[in-house]
Amino acid sequence: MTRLSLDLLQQFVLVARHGKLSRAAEQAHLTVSALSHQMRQLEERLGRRLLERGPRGVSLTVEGCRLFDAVGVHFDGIEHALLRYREYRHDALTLSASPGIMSSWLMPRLPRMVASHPDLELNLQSSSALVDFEREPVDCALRYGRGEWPGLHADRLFAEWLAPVATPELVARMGGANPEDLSDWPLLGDPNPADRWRDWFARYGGRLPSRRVANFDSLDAARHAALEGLGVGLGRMVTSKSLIDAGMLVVLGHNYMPVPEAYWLVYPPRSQEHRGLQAFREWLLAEAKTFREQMHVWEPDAVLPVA
Amino acid sequence: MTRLSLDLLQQFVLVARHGKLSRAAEQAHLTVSALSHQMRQLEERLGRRLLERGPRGVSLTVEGCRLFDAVGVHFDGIEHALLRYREYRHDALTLSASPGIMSSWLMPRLPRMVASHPDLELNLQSSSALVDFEREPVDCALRYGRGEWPGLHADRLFAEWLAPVATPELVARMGGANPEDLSDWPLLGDPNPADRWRDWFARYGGRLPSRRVANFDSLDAARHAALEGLGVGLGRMVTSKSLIDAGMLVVLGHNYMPVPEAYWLVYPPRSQEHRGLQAFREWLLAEAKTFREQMHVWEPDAVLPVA
DNA sequence: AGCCTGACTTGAGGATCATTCAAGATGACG
DNA sequence: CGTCATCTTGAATGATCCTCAAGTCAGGCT
Repeated sequence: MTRLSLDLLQQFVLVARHGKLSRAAEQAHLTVSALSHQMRQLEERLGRRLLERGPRGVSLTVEGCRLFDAVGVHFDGIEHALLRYREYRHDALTLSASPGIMSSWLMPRLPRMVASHPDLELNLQSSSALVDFEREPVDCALRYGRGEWPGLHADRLFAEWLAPVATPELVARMGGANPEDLSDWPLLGDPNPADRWRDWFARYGGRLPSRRVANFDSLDAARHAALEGLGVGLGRMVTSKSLIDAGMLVVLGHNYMPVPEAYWLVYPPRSQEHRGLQAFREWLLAEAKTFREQMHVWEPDAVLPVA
Repeated sequence: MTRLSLDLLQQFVLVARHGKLSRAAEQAHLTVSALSHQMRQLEERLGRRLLERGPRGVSLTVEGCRLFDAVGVHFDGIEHALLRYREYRHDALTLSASPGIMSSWLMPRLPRMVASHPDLELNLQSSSALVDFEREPVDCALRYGRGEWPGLHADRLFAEWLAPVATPELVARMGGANPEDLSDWPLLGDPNPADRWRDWFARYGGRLPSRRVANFDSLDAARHAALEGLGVGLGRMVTSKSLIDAGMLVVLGHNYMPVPEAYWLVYPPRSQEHRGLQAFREWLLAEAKTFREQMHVWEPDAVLPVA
């Protein structure tokens, strides 16, 4: 009888952690189909049912919990031990960011980064989930939030302003409705736990509708729904700017609300001596400074250029 | 960058434990070449030298020690956790034994075992190394020794007698030398740390030669050398009987020396409820009892049948 | 009740990879 | 100097893993 593949077991641990094959597959850089095959093979190999499959993801059976409890901590230990073997390449940097900030802000600037640092190899990982720096071989990440992540270094890049956005088609569908009074518009839920719609209506007036067309667990999902014309989203200007410039979204009114959240470059202590990160960080902070100088258009009473 | 294969890392841990690619390959059921390729690939993958190769096996570099220290205990934990998944098949038994006892005593009797237990599937592993029941998916083993293995159950099977054995060719080469006085014969070293030659000469007389033709670290290796006609070995009668009966070895003289070592069936507590082992054990103990009744031929002053 | 969506399943095929084989190198030992 | 044990390395082959495509199923919404 051949020995059980620990690669297979490691995938099981990944699935157990995520609770969804789709999420685990994303992190493992595989298709859901591949992971599904692997989980089935592992169960047959061990002669036990480890996962309960459902339309909302997977959960562990009693046997699955038992196995996960027995081996999960060991995989953590191994992954932790292996992290130090990633840092030998100072000329390669692995960065994680959400799809929104990745495509709308970082990607368009990368040609300049490549031009100024031709020897630095970037590995970009696009994910809505926060990086677990204890387990994942990632050097740094772009994050949106308040910058308070224990154990991590955080460099503030730039702030964010929120404003209602919708597709031109939705605006047309609403006929002559007043774009500065959103009381009767269909609103998409704001993923921020604090529900920034409350703040927005409190600041700019109007009656906050009691229900939303739909709710989301990530900004990227919410933006996607707004692009589908499902309703009015409370758009983040930084990540929506390119969509607005392209005419795919329009801002309703001129009420840009600042929020305590901002964009940050974050990295763990183990990345501190990474020379590639040091070079990237200098470049990124310079780009962010330039970007901040252009952001005044969202400040209150700003003079807007007429186009 | 794809994730490092933990199967590869596990092989490294195996190599580190054994100190020899050849031994680790044996346990991993691979060729030495396969393992050599894997170790080289791991070193390239991590960008570090982990092993120092030599004609006497491998040793860990400083980096290798560091890696082994960091991950070895976790692989132990995973292997330990996985042990319980082997016991679900009560109708399959994995048994380990040295090649000597395996081929000379157990194999010839297996047809009777299969006849009386047709539903029991035996997985036989032949190895000179003692099984590590904490790590290896083995249910039980046949062992030669004093039966004092902490934490293991040991059922005594039968005793052992030692007598000088040599090939007919060597005997012919020695001309008319007295086979009952081995003072001038070329002796092969006895692997037993107590060096049973000392006991033998003390008991049966003669001058113990001060040097040996060769020395060995296992009984199987010593028997192999005796079969090559290298010298006179202190043969274990149980495992050499079939070779003697076949005329490949002859006993010099009639001095069969009993020893405190015996043959045992050993198994860990986790195998106690294994119903396949219970059945196999009953059968084995009965076969051993029958065998003991035939062993009197090696007792002192036994009447030997003339053939 | 019907439809849509997200999540997972399954069989087949192709590409990749892991293992073996064969020939070789190297150091220790007699 | 020859032998032996141990490991190395390139090439070839068979096995395996992953993706693709088509499918099922449950939950949510209208």
